Amino acid sequence: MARGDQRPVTVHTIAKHVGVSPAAVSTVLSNRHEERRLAAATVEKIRAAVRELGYVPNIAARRLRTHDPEVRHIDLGILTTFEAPLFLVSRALRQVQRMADARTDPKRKFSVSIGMFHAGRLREMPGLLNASRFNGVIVTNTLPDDDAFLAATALPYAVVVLGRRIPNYFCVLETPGESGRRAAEILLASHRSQFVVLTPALLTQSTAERAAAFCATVRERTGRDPARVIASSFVPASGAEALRAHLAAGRPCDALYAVTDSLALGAYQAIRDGNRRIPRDIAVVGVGDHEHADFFDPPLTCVGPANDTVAEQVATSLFHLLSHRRVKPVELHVPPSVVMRVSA
Amino acid sequence: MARGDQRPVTVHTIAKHVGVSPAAVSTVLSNRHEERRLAAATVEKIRAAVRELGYVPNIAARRLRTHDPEVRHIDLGILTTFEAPLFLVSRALRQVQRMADARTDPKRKFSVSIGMFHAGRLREMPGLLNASRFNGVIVTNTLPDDDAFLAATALPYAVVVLGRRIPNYFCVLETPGESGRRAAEILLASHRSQFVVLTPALLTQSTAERAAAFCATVRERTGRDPARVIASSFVPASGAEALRAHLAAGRPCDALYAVTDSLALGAYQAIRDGNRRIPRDIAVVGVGDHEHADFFDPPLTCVGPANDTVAEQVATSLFHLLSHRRVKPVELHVPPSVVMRVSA
DNA sequence: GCTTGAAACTAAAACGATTTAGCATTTCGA
DNA sequence: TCGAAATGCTAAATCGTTTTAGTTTCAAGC
Repeated sequence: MARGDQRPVTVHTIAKHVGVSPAAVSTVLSNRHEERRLAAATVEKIRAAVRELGYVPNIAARRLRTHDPEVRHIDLGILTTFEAPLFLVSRALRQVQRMADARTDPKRKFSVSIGMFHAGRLREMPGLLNASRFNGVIVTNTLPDDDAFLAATALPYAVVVLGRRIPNYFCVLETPGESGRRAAEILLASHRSQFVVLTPALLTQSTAERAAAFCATVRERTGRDPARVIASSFVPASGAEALRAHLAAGRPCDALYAVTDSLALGAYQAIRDGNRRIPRDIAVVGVGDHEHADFFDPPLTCVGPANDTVAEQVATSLFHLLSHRRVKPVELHVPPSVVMRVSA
Repeated sequence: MARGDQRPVTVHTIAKHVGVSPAAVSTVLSNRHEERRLAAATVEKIRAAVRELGYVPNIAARRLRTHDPEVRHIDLGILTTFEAPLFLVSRALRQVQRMADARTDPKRKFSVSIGMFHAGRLREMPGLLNASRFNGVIVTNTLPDDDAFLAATALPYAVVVLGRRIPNYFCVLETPGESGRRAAEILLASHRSQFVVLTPALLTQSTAERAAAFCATVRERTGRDPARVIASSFVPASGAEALRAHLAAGRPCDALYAVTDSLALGAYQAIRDGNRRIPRDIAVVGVGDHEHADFFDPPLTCVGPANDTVAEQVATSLFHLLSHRRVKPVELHVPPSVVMRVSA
């Protein structure tokens, strides 16, 4: 063996190794050897070589060769991080799919997929820079590093950024500051005085803005800043832990704003564990990014991006960019929707 | 215009239309016209033609041409339906990614993506049959139609089926019947007598098996079949509605098995609305397919696939198939894990 | 008048697979 | 013994794009 640093093995490599033509190898690989009458012995030799050399087909070549030249194939991607919860993209995904279905015809097919990158390492995503993976993408859940990378790069295809503001990109995001302000107003309206904002340690643009606007509004109306409780991550357990510590230390809290619903879910647990009642002892406002906010006990009052509207905007923008290339970058603001349930 | 049923436009089409070579078009498309000194007027003409003809680049060709021949690119996919909740695949996804990362080196890159198909229409997924999209896939959340399609087809690449049993495929699934039996045992152990099983109208293989095994066990021990409550879909709201109707009709229930956690979440709401307490009045057992079963109130007792184990098995199998092609199909059973929380 | 250089392009190869048409042999039937 | 049919393979084109290595034209410099 010892074929250390060769180039990857192709059908040619195998053909040479066995002493046949690439055509024969291809025939065997696609299990067509019966109808094309290859000798059983040859088939076996080729199969053995394929296994021995560890052949992996080149998808791009295969796709280029086998596609029907009459139909255009358009690849759409939703790019998110491994670290972010997947449901955050599901609305956008479904909306893109719906619009793609509406535009599908015998000469035009779409595939919509979710591409994943490690948070902060968008730049390493294969094929992003040379436009060799997608005809258009929606990028979301980026970290500041990724934002910086995008800002410094002009991607030569359709890109819509979801939930962030990045210069020279088509961006769709909630109206800046609006969520935090409305959340504060709801809690202020129920005559609370001990305000707390629960955030993850690592803030994205939206979560940072929510927290900032909330604090600004509370300060403006009460003269005092809310207490800030910081969860180590964005999962419920860390939210629970952080708030539990806050309450256990005897620090006051009768109005809580959680900048994501996962954290709110954790907060619910901490509040129950501390024998307080929602909303009697502590009013809670969340964001509405969780599919099941309605099934929280009590149902969670939310101020947050109108997800359906955002999804629609983002998908519409993507298809718009796809058809009219080189349109001016636009920043679309979607005002938050307020769903008053029981928790505040 | 009126170029109705032509073939899709390529760089050649544009080149001919403008009266330049494909090379010039390509140069403009990749924004390299400055360094390659194309005349500004030509650039503009090409740009205009690109827009006018509605050019869409062929991703496969671009990728084939631009990839570094020294590195092998391996495309892995997790195939699920638009209809199924995305979080069902997140564990498998993360595990595949982890193993891919471990196998990544300068000559070997992976991309892991989620491919979506419409439930029951897996056969229509572009590139599935001719192996021109993925080097290996994990297929999950299939409906019977999809299963039939798979059973009738020999896909010429690495395929692992998650949560189903399909002849001639590498399948990973929970030990058949085990979940339902254990769930029944838990409820029987707390001396209940009015058993109810909550299922969606459209049963998948696993949900059907859970329900069947649950009923069989209850019948065997009590001589009576559990009542069957059927939700119109798998979302919490439909579970709530179905159980609410059951309770409102005055029909008995002191032990509930919900075959998915989404339905359990809905059931919780119906039970609260009916002024019953969990587990005092009604004991509930769920499946553990929801990320937040621990944050239900009260926390949900679950019997279900040990998701981490399943994810590990499924990812390991995929990479195994990828390296040793043509291994015998195997059916891997993962025994359910039981997490006793508060609800039963 | 001849070289040099810049400007503005093009021809052709290459990426890796699949498939069509066809070329040698061998076998078989009459 | 000859032609036809079957057997077992290969050559070469092709998919659409990018890039390298030119080529041609014109202006400037000597």
